[in-house]
Amino acid sequence: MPAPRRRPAPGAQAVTAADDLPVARVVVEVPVLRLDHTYDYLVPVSMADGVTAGVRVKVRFGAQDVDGYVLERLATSEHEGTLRPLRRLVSTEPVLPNASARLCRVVAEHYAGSMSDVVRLAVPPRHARTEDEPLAEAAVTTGEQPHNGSRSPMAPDGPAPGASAPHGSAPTDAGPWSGLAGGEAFLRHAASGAAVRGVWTALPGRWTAGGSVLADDGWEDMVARAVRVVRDSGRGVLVVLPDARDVDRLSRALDAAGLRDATASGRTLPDDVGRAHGYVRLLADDGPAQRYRAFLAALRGHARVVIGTRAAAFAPVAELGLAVVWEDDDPLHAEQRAPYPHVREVLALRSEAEGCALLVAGLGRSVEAQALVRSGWAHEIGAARAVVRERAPRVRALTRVEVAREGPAAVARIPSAAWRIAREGLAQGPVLVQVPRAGYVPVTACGTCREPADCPDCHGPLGLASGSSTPQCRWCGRLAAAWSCPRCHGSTLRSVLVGSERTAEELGRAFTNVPVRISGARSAGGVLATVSGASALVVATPGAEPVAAGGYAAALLLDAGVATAGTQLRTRQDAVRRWLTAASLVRPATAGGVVAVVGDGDEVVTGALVRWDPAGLADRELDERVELGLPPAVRVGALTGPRQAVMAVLAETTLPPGATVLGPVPVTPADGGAPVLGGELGDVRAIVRAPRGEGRLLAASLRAGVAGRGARRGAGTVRLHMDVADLV
DNA sequence: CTTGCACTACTA
DNA sequence: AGTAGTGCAAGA
Repeated sequence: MPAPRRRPAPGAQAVTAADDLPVARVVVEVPVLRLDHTYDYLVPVSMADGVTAGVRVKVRFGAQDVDGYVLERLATSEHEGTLRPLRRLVSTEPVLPNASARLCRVVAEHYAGSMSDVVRLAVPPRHARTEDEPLAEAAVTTGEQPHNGSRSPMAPDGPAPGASAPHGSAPTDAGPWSGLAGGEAFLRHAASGAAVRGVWTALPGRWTAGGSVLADDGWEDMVARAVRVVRDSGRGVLVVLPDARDVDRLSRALDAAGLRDATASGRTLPDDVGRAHGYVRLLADDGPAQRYRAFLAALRGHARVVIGTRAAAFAPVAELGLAVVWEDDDPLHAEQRAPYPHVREVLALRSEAEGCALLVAGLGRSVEAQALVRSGWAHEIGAARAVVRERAPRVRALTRVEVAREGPAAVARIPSAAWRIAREGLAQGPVLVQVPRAGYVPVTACGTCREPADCPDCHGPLGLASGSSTPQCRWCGRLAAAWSCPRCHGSTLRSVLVGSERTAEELGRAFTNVPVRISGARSAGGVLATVSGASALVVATPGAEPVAAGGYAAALLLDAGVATAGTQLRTRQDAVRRWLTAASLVRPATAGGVVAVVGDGDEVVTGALVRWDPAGLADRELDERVELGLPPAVRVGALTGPRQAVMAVLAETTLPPGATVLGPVPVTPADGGAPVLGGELGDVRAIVRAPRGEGRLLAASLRAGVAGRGARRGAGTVRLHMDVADLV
């Protein structure tokens, strides 16, 4: 093979390569799938010492300068042509160490994306000044205030963190974990460095009727305890939570457990203090400097515990012993940028790649977590039924049937039973009122019984284009002319549009002597983190429920019909998770805590809450998914782009055995309505699904199919999204 | 025989 | 993606 002709790059002067390991293997930041491999460059002598695995560099790629990361130094290259020199060493900080690079590669393969896309998610933008910042003086940090709103610190239990022997000699004090089936064993194995995997369903906090705390075993105390145990064994810990409020809540528990925020107040704790007591908070909504500072503190090992929101799933943690995802069902754990990785999957891959323990935790149970349990990949950790019953509030369903017994009063949106619960609760403390987010939920449902309508063929949701009377499946495009409801055999469909506002005003008028507080992203006061234990009505949208000191005396979950309506794959899980989040802030039944579900909600979801049995619901959902061939029982890939291009990819892709193609269907409504799913006008989407066992093969073949089709054909680009959450 | 721009090939 | 190199059509 003749060596390719190469012109001297303009302005390129000859450079002498380093004597030792003159070749750098580089992953370049180019967003093109077909260019997603490593490239070899020469290390100039001037950079001989600074170029190590993980550093950022600038390289000449084609006719442009691009950013890249060095993966390794080599003595020789397998590339046959001439190598070009590295252009610039951006920084000697190894921001993509080997373990991170391996994780990025594995995640890219899992999601059929490019490594460079994943690296972009994993490494925060550089903030040069932060790199040279000196560490804080030890004296400066002593007596520093822990996180705002911290409750009184619990008595320090066990040896001071890190003060004891570095490796595992401290006895494992599992604390409240001992009360859970499988809890103590999980922590013990995790602390001994085993790659155990657990799925844990947390209980609500323990409060008395008077609103005092009986024990520090709310979920944040439990997680803090797990952090302490594994950290005291000498290993690192990573906890990923949905949003900043949850991170704050865990921060307070960590502070109470004797740990310290290593980068609070814009300075990094000295190494010895940080290593022993420090944790680092990695939050997407922090500024670039603070984000990079926290990242560096983790990277440099100044703190061995990292907590944060979804990008933290990639954080470098040396000797990672335990990775935790809290509320893995929360949509915030799904990254919105290509290749759309999910925190739970990233941590699961990490558990396999780095051999660390994994804890998938939440108040509820995701279908995906249930699948991990069912397959035997993870162990179930949870309290006995008797304990659950003792800790959960009493849940009453005020459905239409229930309310009908009241007679004419049932016409009101809030039945008298709910008013009574609120009034009685207010005598004991704060009462939470959860209202579905303002706005409209478009749903196509049976005109008679309101059951959401789905495709007789593939069980996709049925859409009804305006002006058309024939429903069409939004997955496979089939016209369901002779649709009839599988439940009540009705044959009419209707678009359900429900509004949900006014509630706060209504309640405020009814209880004039009680303060009404409102918490919500769009409300004037924003989202409240906490409220006091004083009697008050607290109206909140899902996800914005403040924690009440001493727990709520009661909660009303309004408009259950709206909360559980929807055609999306996840609504039942979403609904029960939103309800559990609210209900878990209420005092236990034994302390008089009551939750009322108001309205005609899905009976399955309502039942799961009444019995406080999220695992049962997840198990049932999983059965259904298996039967219908939906994720996580199968793996799916969505191909979106111009029809011609999507068809070309499908034609040129060798799909694994057992794979089936649904669609393609237009991604924009036929009536010219607003484009959905970020698709361009006229784009189509095809879904390819394959049995879980063929998942790797499916990802690999789709990736090859999308990459192999050159841009040369000009039919447009096809976007690939594995395991889409919204199959709608 | 020039100039302008669409088309495509390539990136170490 | 982004760019340089190639080929063909209109202009002088």
